[in-house]
Amino acid sequence: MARAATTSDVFNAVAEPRRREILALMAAREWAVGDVVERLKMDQPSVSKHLRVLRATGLVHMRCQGRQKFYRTNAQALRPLHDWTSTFERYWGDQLNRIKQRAEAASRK
Amino acid sequence: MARAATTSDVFNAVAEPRRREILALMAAREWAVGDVVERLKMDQPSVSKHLRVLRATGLVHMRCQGRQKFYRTNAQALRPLHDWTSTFERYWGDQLNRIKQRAEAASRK
DNA sequence: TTGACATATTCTTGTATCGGCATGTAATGT
DNA sequence: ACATTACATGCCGATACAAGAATATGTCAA
Repeated sequence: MARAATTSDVFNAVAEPRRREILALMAAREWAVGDVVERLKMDQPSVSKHLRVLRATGLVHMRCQGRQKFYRTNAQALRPLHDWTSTFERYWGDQLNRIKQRAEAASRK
Repeated sequence: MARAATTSDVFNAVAEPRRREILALMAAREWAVGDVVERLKMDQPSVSKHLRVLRATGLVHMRCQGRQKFYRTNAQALRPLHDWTSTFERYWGDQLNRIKQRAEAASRK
């Protein structure tokens, strides 16, 4: 078996840096494809193909208007990623956690 | 250009489901390779190869002891992922955010 | 209808993967 | 010294990828 498809899940879709750029750009408001091309200085087919992947994984929504298509990031689709990383929060010892853990250790004595 | 190397960054390393399983397993304490093999029911070479990728991206630490090697998740390395997803938090309209945004809209009037 | 514009798809090419199997290497035990 | 244990690495085949160039689809305007 080869590497999983980029469309298989959010983790794979987001592995591509260009796609992360696109998602960041389209988070606040919707963008027409051509404007994304100009803003990110990518080739138009490249943008379209990345958007296809993002759409397949539910990471963006699309709206047709005349000959333009407006895309917008669907931030909700990123929650699985956020939630997964959050399960490690208690292990990356920031100050709050260190305090918590010290308290736990003290209470065990 | 093909897809970025799995060792190029955390996003690519974590795109593989098996590697996420391994990271989750080794978050709380260190594990010898053989124990991971038994626990996750994967082939030993497969585990070794995944660990190689995880080590290259700093996602795990290793400690040698005799003929065993103990691996442990380095949760800190997951922070970039967490931080990136967090930038979208204000867009996944949960109730708190909706209230915030309504307040902002009101103050703009 | 014809042409211009906006976006999508197809094809090619080089590259990187993942699993499975076999083998290599290093440390321990007898 | 030899066998065994614990991992790592190398090779194979199948698959999927991303960029680039060319082409196709779809929409509006004159």
